[in-house]
Amino acid sequence: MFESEFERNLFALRQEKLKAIEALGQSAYPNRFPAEENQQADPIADIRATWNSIPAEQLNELPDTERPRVAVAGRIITIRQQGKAGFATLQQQGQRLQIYVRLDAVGEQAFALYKLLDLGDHIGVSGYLFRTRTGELTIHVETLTFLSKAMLALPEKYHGLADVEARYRQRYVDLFTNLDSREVFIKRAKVLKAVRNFFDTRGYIEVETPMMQPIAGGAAARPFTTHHNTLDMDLYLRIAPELYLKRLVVGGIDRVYEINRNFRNEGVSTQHNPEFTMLEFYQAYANYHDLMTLTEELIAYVAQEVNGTTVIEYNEQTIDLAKWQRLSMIQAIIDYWPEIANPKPQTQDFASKDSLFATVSRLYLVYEQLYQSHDEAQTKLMQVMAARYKRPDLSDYSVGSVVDREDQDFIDWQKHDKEARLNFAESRRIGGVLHVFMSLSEKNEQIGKTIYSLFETIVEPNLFQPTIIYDYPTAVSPLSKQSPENPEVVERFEFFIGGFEVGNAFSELNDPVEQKKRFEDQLTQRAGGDDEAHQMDEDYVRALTYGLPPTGGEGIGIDRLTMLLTGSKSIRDVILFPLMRAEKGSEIRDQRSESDTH
RNA sequence: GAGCUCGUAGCUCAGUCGGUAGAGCAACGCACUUUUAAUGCGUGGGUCCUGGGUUCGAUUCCCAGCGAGCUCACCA
Repeated sequence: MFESEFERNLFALRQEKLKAIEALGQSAYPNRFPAEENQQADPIADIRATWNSIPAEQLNELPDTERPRVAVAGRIITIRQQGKAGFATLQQQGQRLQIYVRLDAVGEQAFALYKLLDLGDHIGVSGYLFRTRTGELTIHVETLTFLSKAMLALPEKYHGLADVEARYRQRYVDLFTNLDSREVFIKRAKVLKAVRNFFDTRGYIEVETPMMQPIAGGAAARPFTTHHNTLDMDLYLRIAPELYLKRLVVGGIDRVYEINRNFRNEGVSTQHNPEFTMLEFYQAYANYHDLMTLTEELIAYVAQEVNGTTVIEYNEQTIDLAKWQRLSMIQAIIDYWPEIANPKPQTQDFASKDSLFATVSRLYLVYEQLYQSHDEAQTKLMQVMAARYKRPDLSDYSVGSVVDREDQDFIDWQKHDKEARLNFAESRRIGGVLHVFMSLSEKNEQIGKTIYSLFETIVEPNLFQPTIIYDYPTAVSPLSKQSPENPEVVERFEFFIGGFEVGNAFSELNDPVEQKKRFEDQLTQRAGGDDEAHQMDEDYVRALTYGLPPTGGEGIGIDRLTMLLTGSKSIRDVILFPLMRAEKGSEIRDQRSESDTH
């Protein structure tokens, strides 16, 4: 329980104070404030809303009988003793209000209690409002009620809790010391509320489908496995609700949505947490074009509800969530084709394997010229960069080693120079092209996969402004309906904001024969070692056989959307309790383990 | 999984070119009846993340481990 002697001593000291408080006739752990069950405490927010605008001369001149009397409960976050009087700041629901306690107003006993209070304690006060000499709205306390004691020391009052790890592990401390952090989660709640309101008013039904599934379907990801004892049955935590929601559309719930957790047994990063919140919705008789419009409306609406504006600042970029562009995947690759690899490819270059190979090779050659360690061009580039950024040592490095050299100097240097950062990103991207090239030439992959890799490499990191990318390759979309004009692409889009993917949508594949075939293809890939390929879901095929109407469906990452709307750079900042490694020395105890050590 | 960086008092952080450490806040004591990062005086508080190595001597240098952050990989 205690990290140190300091904490042990403090705890003992506070226990003594609790006893002293009880000796004053107060309960150490009372169960309500105010004690009278027919009365309610006043929220600080309400008090401020009413009195913030009333000036001191008006408020302080009121006769005693007309003074505004309030009862407030809260946590003490600052306290200033001053002999026979003192101040404290109470915090309640993220709002703060100062109280003023003086001996001649509260009496000996209450003042003795005031002197036993510590930072972090919860108290209740009643009294009247006034403004101090400096104009601060303050409660002139008449009665003081002890509510609960903080037995541990609070973080430093000025800086708050800054240690990132501690903020995640002890979110409760983060929340009451860092009000910015609290604000993020208030906004998250508003996001959920706005999303629900958006769909509810459009006639969608909210549902909850299984989190534990016998077959983990609906996405390509590795699942968590669990086991039901009585049925002696292995189950997976779901990686997506998709196949269940479409069963519901078969069942006649034409407009349906679900907001719930997905679980994917994969790495963690600033954009990934093993459990994350997904919105999925389906609309019968609609296709992906309908969903594009709906998506644009939804995102703008949520932003407006949460922030009061559709404009956000994210990673030093100004983004208007009401202004969208729509590009086909191939057009996006053409548009974002690196300048150094000009001329840009043409649409027909993506049509055949040979022409695609030639196109990627061309990019690769540029990459090679810039990136390979003994190349003249890259040495020259490094010299230019060294001169431009006043880092003579850079000329000693190859592009590759600079890219890998992420020392603090280099990181700072990038932070302060946008152009340098772009060059850095460019060399990274070009590096990625190598992998595209390799996959095309060595693994004899389908064209679609290469196009998709190319897109991810050169386009995706640049998609800061809201962008819908449509017409995905069939090869990477096992659950989407093919385009009637071109069987190589499916009626699918993803949308990107701030440089990452936020949502994914498509016209749902509803041909049971084709679906079965695609599952079988996936099984082949699974047998080939791809443990993220889909498993066969016979019942889902049976559901399709009963007839799924033409349907559009979409998934949106709520955490990522919240990141954008709160300016959070890490997904962990928008998840209350992100997954962390076990704390050292905190092996989990159960009934069978040894007795308490303290 | 890889690289880089970090781990010093409850908190926020200094520092030691190798000789077992400091500040502010918090805590404790005293003073103070309009302060607000209150103030003034005084006191206590440290396995310098853990384990090895080098050394007369390691918190500091080296190696390994643990934890974290960032970047990458993975993740359509």
